[in-house]
Amino acid sequence: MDSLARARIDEMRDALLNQGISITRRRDKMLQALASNERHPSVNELHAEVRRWYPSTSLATIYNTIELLKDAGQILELEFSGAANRYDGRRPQSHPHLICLSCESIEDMDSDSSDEDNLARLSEDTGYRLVRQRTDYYGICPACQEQTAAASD
Amino acid sequence: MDSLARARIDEMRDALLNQGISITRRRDKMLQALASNERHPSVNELHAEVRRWYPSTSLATIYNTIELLKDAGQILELEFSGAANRYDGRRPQSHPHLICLSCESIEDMDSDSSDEDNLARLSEDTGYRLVRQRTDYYGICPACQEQTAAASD
DNA sequence: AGCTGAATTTGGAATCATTCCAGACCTTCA
DNA sequence: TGAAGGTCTGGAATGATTCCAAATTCAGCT
Repeated sequence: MDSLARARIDEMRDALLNQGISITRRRDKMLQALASNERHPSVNELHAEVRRWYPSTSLATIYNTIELLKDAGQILELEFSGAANRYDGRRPQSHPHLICLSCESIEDMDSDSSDEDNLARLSEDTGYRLVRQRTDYYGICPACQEQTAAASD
Repeated sequence: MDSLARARIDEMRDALLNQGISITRRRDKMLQALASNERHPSVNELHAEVRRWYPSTSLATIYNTIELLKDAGQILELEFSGAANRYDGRRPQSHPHLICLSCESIEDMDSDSSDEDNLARLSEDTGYRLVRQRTDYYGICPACQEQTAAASD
């Protein structure tokens, strides 16, 4: 487990405790899964992971814990209509992603300008009270491009 | 009907015809609805509109026509997981939106930098073959802010 | 006008992610 | 040991979207 993961687990734990929410064993496993998984897991992937330790865990518990983390501002939810939502527990602040339309991989991007400043400035400009933003780029990742090239030989 | 709407109807019509897709009466009404509706309608709203003229129109036809327009690059789909998708037929190129979390209104924003250039540059940088982007800002719109303020008097 | 094949449309069933809920299960503390 | 409160389960409910077979419409032709 990398140091970011360790730091994030502590942050998430503290954030929940601050709201009077206890860290049960299942919740703890889920924090670990979220903090260490860089692939932006879906609910099913998280469910499978927690089940490795607590096989009786139900899907509802996963959804429930995600709700708690969203309310605590400790998780980023990437919504999709045709497919399952994906979650980023490693960087809960708004930031851009690269999304592959072929293999559905999701990668973090660095953002040049701070998204926080961005929101503040745009709130001024627009009169909206902005709380988050979503910036994602859709395309074909390098690996999938190679596969297509190879297949057409 | 404004001039943008008229222009868009022609563009969408031509794009479909170019792909050998005929403009039936229902499809024509749907193009009109898309071109003149600035609220980023949902499938249900479009369905209701087309039904005013052709009451037997089924939901499947609306979904089907949206699919055709997506393939022709003539419509922008804003995906949501909890609620119905919303559509922008007036500006089919990627551009940012302001989304109100309270009343679910969606407004177009001007983007300072051309999103086309943006995609080209980022394709270079990342190795992805990028085809579109999504940039949306979530918050509370001015109207909803006022309502909240009034309610708490 | 009638015929034919192809495209379009209908309506209902199927799918699937997510939400809801009542009952079962823990944990803590007296 | 028992009561209270939060937590968890499993299954049902919801709702958007997709799928599909049958019905309808349409264009081109005679």
